[in-house]
Amino acid sequence: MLEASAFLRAEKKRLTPQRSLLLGIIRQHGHLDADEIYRLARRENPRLSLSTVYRTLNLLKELGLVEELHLGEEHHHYEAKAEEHHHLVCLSCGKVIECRLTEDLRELGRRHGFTMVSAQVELAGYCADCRKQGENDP
Amino acid sequence: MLEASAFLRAEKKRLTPQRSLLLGIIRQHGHLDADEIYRLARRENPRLSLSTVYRTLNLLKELGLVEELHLGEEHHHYEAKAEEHHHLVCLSCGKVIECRLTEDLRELGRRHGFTMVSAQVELAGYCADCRKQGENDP
DNA sequence: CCTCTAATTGCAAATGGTTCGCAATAGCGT
DNA sequence: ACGCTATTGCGAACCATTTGCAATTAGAGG
Ligand SMILES: [Mn+2]
Ligand SMILES: [Mn+2]
Ligand SMILES: [Zn+2]
Ligand SMILES: [Zn+2]
Repeated sequence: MLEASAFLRAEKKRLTPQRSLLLGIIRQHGHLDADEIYRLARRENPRLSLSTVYRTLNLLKELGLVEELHLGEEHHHYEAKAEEHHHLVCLSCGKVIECRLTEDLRELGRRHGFTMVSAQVELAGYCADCRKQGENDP
Repeated sequence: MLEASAFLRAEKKRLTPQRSLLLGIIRQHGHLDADEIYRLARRENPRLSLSTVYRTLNLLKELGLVEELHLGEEHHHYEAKAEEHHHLVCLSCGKVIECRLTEDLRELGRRHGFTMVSAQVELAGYCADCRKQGENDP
């Protein structure tokens, strides 16, 4: 069920039911935090522990299968790693728009003599829908 | 010593020695975290408490005098608010290049139908100096 | 399949950053 | 100077995350 098994075997790691469950959940949702992942996973496996969630998250990060997002909040969010992309967060409805700004950002760095390798970017503002719908906080 | 007193009076807040000490420290250093601020401040006032540091940091944020940075680490960093700017962090020497990308970023948002209000941006990569100095991690 | 062993789990307790309750202290308008 | 109220220092509480440890289990080898 998981090509992840290749990644795991390559490092003497084991493919446990907990790990496939968690990776599955992360892959079918976006921007989950550890606790949301935990709650979703427990519906399948009520004995799962929160430590296992965190340990698995760290493992999947190391394997490059999952990415940790530092959105403005005090805790982290996670998503399955796909193409690099960035986040535009609507201050009114909370929607998170994903878009790929990599090349544009690299160019901005270049203008300052900087060779960008990766970018952590979060724009806060208003989405088109909310902008239409009347005067929100300016 | 502080035009901050105007901001404070305007909200029934008091100008205490702790507050001026802390603001002074934040103003003469860049990117300090709470604990670094605490240690520096204690050299002047050894009885200062860490709670006061955090409370003051929150107050100064509200007053718009200090900005909280969410750099990759697990704790926050703070700096005196000046013009909005962004950070390019060198993976080799750790240097933080500051530059103003606001208008460029706003334009990137606009292309996705988004009205940007503020941006949290951190590019990771290599500064000009380190790039010259030989092959570091690609 | 069965065995063996190292990797993994669940649980509880420890962390590290940040916040809170409270009684004592001290700004500041009068 | 006085008094009211904001602020402080202290300890304990909090929340996200990590860790120690004994019990469980994946999966390599027979
Ligand atoms: Mn969240
Ligand atoms: Mn730091
Ligand atoms: Zn919106
Ligand atoms: Zn450098």
